[in-house]
Amino acid sequence: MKYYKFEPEKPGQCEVRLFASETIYREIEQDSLQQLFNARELPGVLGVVGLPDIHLGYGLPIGGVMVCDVDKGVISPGAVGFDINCGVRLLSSNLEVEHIKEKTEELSQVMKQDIPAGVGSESRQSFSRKEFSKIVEQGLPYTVSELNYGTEEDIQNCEENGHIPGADFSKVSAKAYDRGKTQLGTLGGGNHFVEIQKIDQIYDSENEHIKDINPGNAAFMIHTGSRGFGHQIAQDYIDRAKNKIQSYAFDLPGKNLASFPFSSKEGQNYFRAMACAANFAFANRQLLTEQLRRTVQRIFPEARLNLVYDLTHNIAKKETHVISGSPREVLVHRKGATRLAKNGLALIPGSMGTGSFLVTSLNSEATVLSFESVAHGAGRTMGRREAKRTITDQQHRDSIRGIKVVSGSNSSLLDESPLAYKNVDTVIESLQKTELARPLLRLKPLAVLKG
DNA sequence: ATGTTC
Repeated sequence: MKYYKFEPEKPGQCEVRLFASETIYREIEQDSLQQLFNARELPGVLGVVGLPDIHLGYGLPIGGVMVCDVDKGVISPGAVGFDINCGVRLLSSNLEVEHIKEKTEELSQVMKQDIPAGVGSESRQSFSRKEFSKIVEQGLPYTVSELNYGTEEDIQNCEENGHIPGADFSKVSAKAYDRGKTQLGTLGGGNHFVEIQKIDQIYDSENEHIKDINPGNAAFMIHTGSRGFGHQIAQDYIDRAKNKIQSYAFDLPGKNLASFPFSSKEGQNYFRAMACAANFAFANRQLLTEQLRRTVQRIFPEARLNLVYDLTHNIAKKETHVISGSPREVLVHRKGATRLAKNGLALIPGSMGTGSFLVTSLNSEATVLSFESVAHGAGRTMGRREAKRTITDQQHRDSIRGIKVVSGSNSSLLDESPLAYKNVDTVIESLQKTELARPLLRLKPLAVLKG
């Protein structure tokens, strides 16, 4: 099997596993590898994994997985990150690109009108405090079945059925609620988007999970998270972890990996608040989906958009994995990392000008050793600031030619240029070489609404 | 990522 293994340096320490091609491995910054080594210094860490889209993050690198013992291990708000349950969903459609092509421009303008986008964007609908608390505690089963946003099929095609158990709204600060109450059904900024895509290539038409997906049809991809609500929850508990660290019996490896013992009161409080943010994000993507369905139907009344899958890539979850040969319940932190769905599928979005992929698990030994994780996207090669400083407007325009880009904000989008990201093809190649996943569909962007 | 260096 082909992965980079870094043996334990102390007794009881776990190995670090890096799943990357040699080409990608040579490009990885030493600092992001160091973040993986820092992670295994924490108590009760049973596994640390890097994926081919790895780059420097806050505490844990983006493209990083940290697995902890549920009794003796920790939970780290920094290892989940600021955008709790940032995630991606793919919707297939019955629209043929050839048929809708001349109206792509019109459709993207209508999307811009209908979908609140950009930092600070606010919901068009409002929810009572009681409704809000049920949305964040119960996720999609409440949002879909009680508030009538979408279908039972939407719930079934969502990771964890759109509900992280254990969510407790009383563990969420008033400030987080205040920021979040007007943000359900909004896209946000940064790398968040709604994209119109073409099913460009099918690699395995026999696969049962894509038998209803036709080449040449349009698809829609939504990428967003828990907005200011999750950001505030992350900030609240990161501050608390940093303040509390001296009272715990472990040293802090890298200041931003501040953690609570998972079994402690504080650790449980963070888990319960984080679960609220996760459920918020599932509901957010669901509300955006329902809006998008109405928006597309304004132009194409016959349009039907079906959820292929919704997956999160910033979260800590209780899952069962095989550790040293036997299955047990563990706490898995994934930052910029995706868990393969039960049916084996995963989504790998590219940057704004490049293709995205639907992949499927290779069900290999590597799948077990990665804790069923794959990359979450292309992965940055440049930080936001560096991108804005070094990429010119002309270079950026050239890199996205042929794709209609509309934006909810006035920012330059240079920090989201394809030139600031790895080529997604090299990430897919790495997933294949390391026996984690193979591509099923390639999705080509036609138009994108950015935040 | 983010009421974008609260």
